[in-house]
This record gives sequence, structure tokens and C-alpha cells, in this order.
Amino acid sequence: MGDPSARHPRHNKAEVFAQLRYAHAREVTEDYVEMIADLIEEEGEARSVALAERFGVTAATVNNTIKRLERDGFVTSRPYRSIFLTDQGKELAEKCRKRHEIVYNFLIALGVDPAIAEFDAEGIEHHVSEETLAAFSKFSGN
Amino acid sequence: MGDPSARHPRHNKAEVFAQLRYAHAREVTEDYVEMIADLIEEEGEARSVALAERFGVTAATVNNTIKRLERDGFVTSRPYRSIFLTDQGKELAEKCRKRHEIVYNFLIALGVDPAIAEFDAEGIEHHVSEETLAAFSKFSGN
DNA sequence: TTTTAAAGTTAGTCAAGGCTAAATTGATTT
DNA sequence: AAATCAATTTAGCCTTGACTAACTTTAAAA
Ligand SMILES: [Mn+2]
Ligand SMILES: [Mn+2]
Ligand SMILES: [Mn+2]
Ligand SMILES: [Mn+2]
Repeated sequence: MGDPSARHPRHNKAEVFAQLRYAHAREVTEDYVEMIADLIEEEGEARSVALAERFGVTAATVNNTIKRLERDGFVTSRPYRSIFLTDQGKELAEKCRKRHEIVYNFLIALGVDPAIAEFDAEGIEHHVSEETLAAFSKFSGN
Repeated sequence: MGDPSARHPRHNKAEVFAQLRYAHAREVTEDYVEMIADLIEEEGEARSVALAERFGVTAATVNNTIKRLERDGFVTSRPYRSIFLTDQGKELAEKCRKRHEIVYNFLIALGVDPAIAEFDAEGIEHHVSEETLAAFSKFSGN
């Protein structure tokens, strides 16, 4: 009866899911650098107590995450002092800030309620490709 | 100098992130029940070897996940046999299938390339509220 | 019917990202 | 200067979701 791929389509979904797993691994990193940049701008410095409050997690969790971000080159920190973004961290934060804004504005332009848009944008932002982001941007009239 | 919340806005982002963490905890479950339903429809049964191939993970990983889904009441399975959805699993699969389709069609309607839309929809689907989904649906003309 | 190959299971390991409880440090009051 | 309080760190625990390697079962071929 010939090639099985003739009977059943190839279904190379595996690559889609591999990319999805990669996106998930980056989500926390992206939200942290973005939040650290916000805190530095709004309050002059990023303290872990503020990160814990805004993310709704414990101080211990923030500590772990900051260590990982430091290991990965996104932040620097010294014990009992505030947290700083590296150049790499600043770059990622800026990229994420713009992307977040585009996604949020797009949802608003679509007619979604601002409170709902705030929730959904926080998740969607990590899963939009450059192409989709451009389409969002175009739709909301830049 | 008065109430600090007068100087700095309240920033109750914590709830947004709590919901985001919840969405993440459900993602694998949602993708599995959806894929199991697809396999049953396309191939008559859902075998773990097919799940492993489509998700691009090992057989051991599928086994772990199926045990969790069983524990949570979404599937039933017996050793060395294929996997079945419970009523609860079927219900979730159907909801996810529809949602996935709406997200995908919406991206296509927006002008996103089908291959890119396939990638992005796989991630975005887990982060769209009912309200946003309705807006997507309306935009693509149901 | 025996042998072999494919599918599935089990055991053990790891990292991420959460938690609590306890210890430590730094900053503010007294 | 000492005491206190808030912030931070550390230690230990848990679940999810990934892996490899080894084993068992089932199905297919010889
Ligand atoms: Mn996600
Ligand atoms: Mn986010
Ligand atoms: Mn998905
Ligand atoms: Mn899906």
C-alpha cells in the first residue's frame, strides 16, 4: 500500500512544540528583566522585596530567580543590595517592553477591555513571532 | 509627605502573574488532550509512541505525563494499551480544539503566514481569555 | 513456535520555579 | 550604642517536565 506518509500526513508538529518549550523557558526571564527596568525607572532602584510584591511570589523565589538571571548574564547583584541590569539585560528589557506595548495596544484596538487586555498581553507577549508582532502593529496603526 | 500610594501607583500586577502561572500549569494538559483527540480521530487510537513523535519528546516523558493526566481525571490507560479520554478529557479537548482553531484562523485573517501562524497559535491559545477569543472570532468573521 | 523488533515501563537524574522556616544583615529608632 | 525591624539569604522541600539506560511486554517475522 506504499509509503505510510501518503496515507497519513507527516505531522511535523515536533518542531512547533520544541519552539514552544523554548519560549516557556524564557518567559520568567523576560518578565523579570522587564519588571526590573520598570522599577528602576519608577522608583530609582530594583529591590527584591518590590519584585516579590509585584509578581506575587516569596522573597526566596525572587532570590533563586535573580541568581539564575545573574548566571545567565542579564543582571548583576551584590548581597543585600539592589539589582542592576547588564547591557544584555537592558537590551532584552527594552525589546520586551516594546513588544508588550504592541500586544497590549493591539488588544485594545481590537476592542478588548483594558483590564482583560492587561491579563492576556502578559501571556501572549511571549508567544508572538516578529511577523505576528508586525501584523499586530500594523493593525493598531503603529 | 502623605500616602506612598499617592506618589506611586498601586501596581497590583500580582494577580496577573498568578493567572499566568496557572495558565502555564495547564498548557501541557491542554496540548495532550487535544493531541490525543486528534490521534483518535486520525488514526483510530492514541498510542504513546505517536504522542512522543508528535511532541518531540521521549517515550518516558509521555509516560510520566499520561500518569499525571490519569491522576487528574483526563485520561484512562492500561499498561501496554492505548490511551483514552474521559468525559472530562473529551470536554477539555473539544474546548481547546475550537479555541486553537479560532486563534489560528484569526492570525491567518490578520495576514500572518500559515507556517508562522501554526507556531504562534500553539503558544497564544493558552493565554486568550473568553473575551479576547470572542474578539478574535468576530474579527475573522466567525 | 521461536526469535526478534517495536512499544511501553521503570528507575534514577536534572533544572526550573515554586514554597516554608530559620538565620543573617542592614537600616531605623530609641 | 543598643535594640528592633525590615530585607535578604540560606536550607530544605515539592512538582513539573525533561532526559538516559535498562528492563518487560506485545506484536511481527522467520
Ligand atoms: Mn506561555
Ligand atoms: Mn509576560
Ligand atoms: Mn498549545
Ligand atoms: Mn494546541
